[in-house]
Amino acid sequence: MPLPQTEMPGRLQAYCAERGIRMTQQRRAILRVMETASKHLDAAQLLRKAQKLDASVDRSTVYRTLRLLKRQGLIDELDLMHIHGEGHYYERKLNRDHIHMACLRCGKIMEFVSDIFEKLKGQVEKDCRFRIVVSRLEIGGYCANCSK
Amino acid sequence: MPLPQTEMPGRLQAYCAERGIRMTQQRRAILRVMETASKHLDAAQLLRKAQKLDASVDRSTVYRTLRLLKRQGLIDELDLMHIHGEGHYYERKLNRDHIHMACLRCGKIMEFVSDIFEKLKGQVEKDCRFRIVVSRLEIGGYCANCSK
DNA sequence: ATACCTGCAAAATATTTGCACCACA
DNA sequence: TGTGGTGCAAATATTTTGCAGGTAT
Repeated sequence: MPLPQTEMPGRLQAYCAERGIRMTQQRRAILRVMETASKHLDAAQLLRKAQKLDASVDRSTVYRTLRLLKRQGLIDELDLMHIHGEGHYYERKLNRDHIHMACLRCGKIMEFVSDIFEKLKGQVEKDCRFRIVVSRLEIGGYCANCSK
Repeated sequence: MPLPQTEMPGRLQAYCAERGIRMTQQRRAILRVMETASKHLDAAQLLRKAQKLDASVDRSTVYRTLRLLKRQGLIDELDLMHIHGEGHYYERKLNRDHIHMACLRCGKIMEFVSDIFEKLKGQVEKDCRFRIVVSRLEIGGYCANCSK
């Protein structure tokens, strides 16, 4: 049976509570957006959505919270091949790492879970004696539709 | 026998010539730096080194040339887990893709070539019917020394 | 109570663009 | 000779920081 690819809303806040991280009105709004977002928000989108929940949220609080969540290993930072601009995209870390594919023609972002990817990480840990904390595989190319 | 991991200097210029790309004094300097660099230069370092060969090289020409080389698939763009700042790093594309590992403690960058990586890319192309143009696997964690 | 967070404004960093001029092919 | 490249300066985009005051625990 495949592992679930999402967790219940509230889980990010629960993690923060477990780790003794102070919860504020603004962080609650930002975490809620991260939890319910379909996918891949950049800082500006995250700010806009969080402000709908709490109008007082400031851009710097968004960046400070993103840094916090990154340090805690609760979110991943992506480039998505910089298909739209130079910024970063964020998504909450789920049970299994996945690969991101970005179509250079239509801009679609796809995800893919692979046992081979897990095996590759195992090889790096073993052969290089490297303890992996975070990994990111991003692929640019042409999706099935755009290759036709 | 392992494939060579470097190519002779001049190769980048040769590629550009083959493709009918106009060669200028400034581009020559920039390509030369890319060719002879040990590894992983960011735009500012590339500018500084190129200016030693041709003092007239401007920052915007560096960025314009990087964009050109990226589009031509002659260089790869890396984040190296943003160990130093938010910019990008560049390296010329070699015969085989390799994985980059960045030690979050000492900052060392390591590279690793793996057949499993090749196999993984093959799987993506086949299972997702995705035609890969560029791929980037970056790993953050702790190197053998810093894990001790 | 107090350590930690926040908004605001400004700074820092990174990259791109408009334009007049210049140089490669 | 003409297309495309260049430097320069200014604009844009993205992220960070100092500070005075506010809030969660």
